Amino acid sequence: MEEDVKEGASDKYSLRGRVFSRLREDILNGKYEEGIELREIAIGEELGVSRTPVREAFRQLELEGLIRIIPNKGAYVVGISDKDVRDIYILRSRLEGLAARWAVDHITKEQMEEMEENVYLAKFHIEKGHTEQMFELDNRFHELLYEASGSKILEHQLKDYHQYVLRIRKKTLSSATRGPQSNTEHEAILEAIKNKNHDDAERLAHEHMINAYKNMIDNGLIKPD
Amino acid sequence: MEEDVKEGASDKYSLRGRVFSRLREDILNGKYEEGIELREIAIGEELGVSRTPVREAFRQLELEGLIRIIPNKGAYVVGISDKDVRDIYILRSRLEGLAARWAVDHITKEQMEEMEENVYLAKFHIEKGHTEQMFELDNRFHELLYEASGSKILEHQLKDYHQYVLRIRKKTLSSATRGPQSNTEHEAILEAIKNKNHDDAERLAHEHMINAYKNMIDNGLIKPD
DNA sequence: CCTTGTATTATTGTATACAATCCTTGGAGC
DNA sequence: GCTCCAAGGATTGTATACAATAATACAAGG
Repeated sequence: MEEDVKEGASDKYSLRGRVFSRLREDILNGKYEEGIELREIAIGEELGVSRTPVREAFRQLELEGLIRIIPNKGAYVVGISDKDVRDIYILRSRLEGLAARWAVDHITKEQMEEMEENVYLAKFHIEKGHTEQMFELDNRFHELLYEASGSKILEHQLKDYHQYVLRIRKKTLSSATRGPQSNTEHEAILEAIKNKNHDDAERLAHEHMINAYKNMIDNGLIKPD
Repeated sequence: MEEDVKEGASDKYSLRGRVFSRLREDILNGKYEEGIELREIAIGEELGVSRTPVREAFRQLELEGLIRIIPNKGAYVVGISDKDVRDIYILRSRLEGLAARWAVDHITKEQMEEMEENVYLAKFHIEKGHTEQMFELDNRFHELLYEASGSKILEHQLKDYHQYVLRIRKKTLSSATRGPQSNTEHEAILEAIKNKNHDDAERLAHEHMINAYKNMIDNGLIKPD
C-alpha cells in the first residue's frame, strides 16, 4: 500500500491537483498559447469546479514559471522560448552527469533491475516503432536515474526540467534515428553504473544530453543560439 | 519606474504574497521547526488574514518543498537536512561555474560596474566587521552573477538555492576567516570575467562554492556526509 | 476630432459558509 | 483491562458571497 507516497504536489484526488496537472499539461502541449490570458471562471467552468481550486493551481503554476500573474489583472501563459529549451538542456547535461555519478553509489537493486528491464523493453518498442511506449520508457529511464542519485534535491530539480521540455522531447524521440541511438546511450550509462565507474557514468550521461541537444538543433526542432 | 518587474511570486502587496514570504522566512530561519504542523486558521489569525490567502501560500510552499501537505490532514514543515545543504552546495558549485562562464559573454556594463563597486565596498565592511552589510553584499554579488549569466532559467534556479541555504550562509560569513577569503574569491571571479577568460571564470566560481562548502564542514556548521 | 473624466462592468482578491474527511475519545462488549 | 466501534469535534477541501481593483465605454469640454 505504499503507493503514491512521492506525489509532490499533483495530488490526483483533489480538485486542485487535477486542475494543476491538467493546466500544466495543456500549457506544455501548446493548447494554451503563449501570452493568452487564463480567466479563473472560464477555467473553472471548463473543468466543472469553482474558482478556489483554480486559483490555488494558478499560484503553483506561477511558481513553476508557466504562467505570470499580474496582481488584480490576470494570469498569462508564459510558454517556453527556444533559448529556455537550450539552456535547460545545457543545465541538464551537467546535472544528469552528476546524477549518474551519484547513482553509482546509491542505486538500489530494484532500481537497477528496473533500468535493465527498461532498456531491454525499449529495444522491442523501437523495433516496432511504437512511439508512445518509447516516450514512456525514455521518461521512466531518466526518472529512475534521478531517483537512483539518492538526492531529493537533485531528483526534484531534474524532474522539473524533464517535465518542462516534454513537448520538444516528444518530437525528438519519434525521429527514426534518435530513438535507437538514445536507447544505446541509455545502455552505456547503465553499464557504467553497473561497473561502478563514476567518471564514465558522468561522462556518458553528460554526452547523452549533449547529443539530444544537437539532435534537436540538427532536425530544426529548435533554432540554434 | 521600472521597479519590481521581476517579483516572481512574492508580490509584496497582496495578502497571499506577504503570507508566503513571511512563512518561508520563518521556516528558513527556524521559527517553525521540522515536522511541526501548520494549521491554516492559526496562521491566519497570527497574521490577521483569512484562510484563503494562507491556503494559497501553502500550495506554493509545498511546491518549493518547504512544507509537505497531506491531503485532508495537514501541512508539515519539511525543513532542510544537512544532506540537502551539502547537495545544494555541490549543485551550486556546478551551476555557478556555468553562470560565471556565461556571464563572460553576457554581462552588461552596468552589471560589471556594480560588481566592481560591490567587491570594493565589501572590503570596507569586512575591515570594520559589519556582518549584516557583508551578508547583503555577498547576496548581491551572487545575484549579479546570476543575472549576468543571461539565462532566465539558470538565474531563477540559482536564486532559489541561494534563498534556500540562507540560514546556513548567515553563520558562515560571520566567521572571521571566511569573510575576507570569500571576497578575495569574488574579486578573482570578477577579474576572470573582465578578462573574458571563460575557463578561469568557471573554475574560480566552482572553487568558490567548494571552498564555502569545506568551510561549513570544517567549522562544524553542518556534519559531513 | 481629440482629450479627459466618470460610470459601468468585468475580473481578481479576500472572507466566510458549507461539505468531506480525519482524529480522538469514550463507552459497550468481551 | 483490552478491543472495537461509534459519535463528536477539529481540520482541511470546496463553493459562494462580498470587496477592491482595473478595463472599457461614453459623454462633456476643449
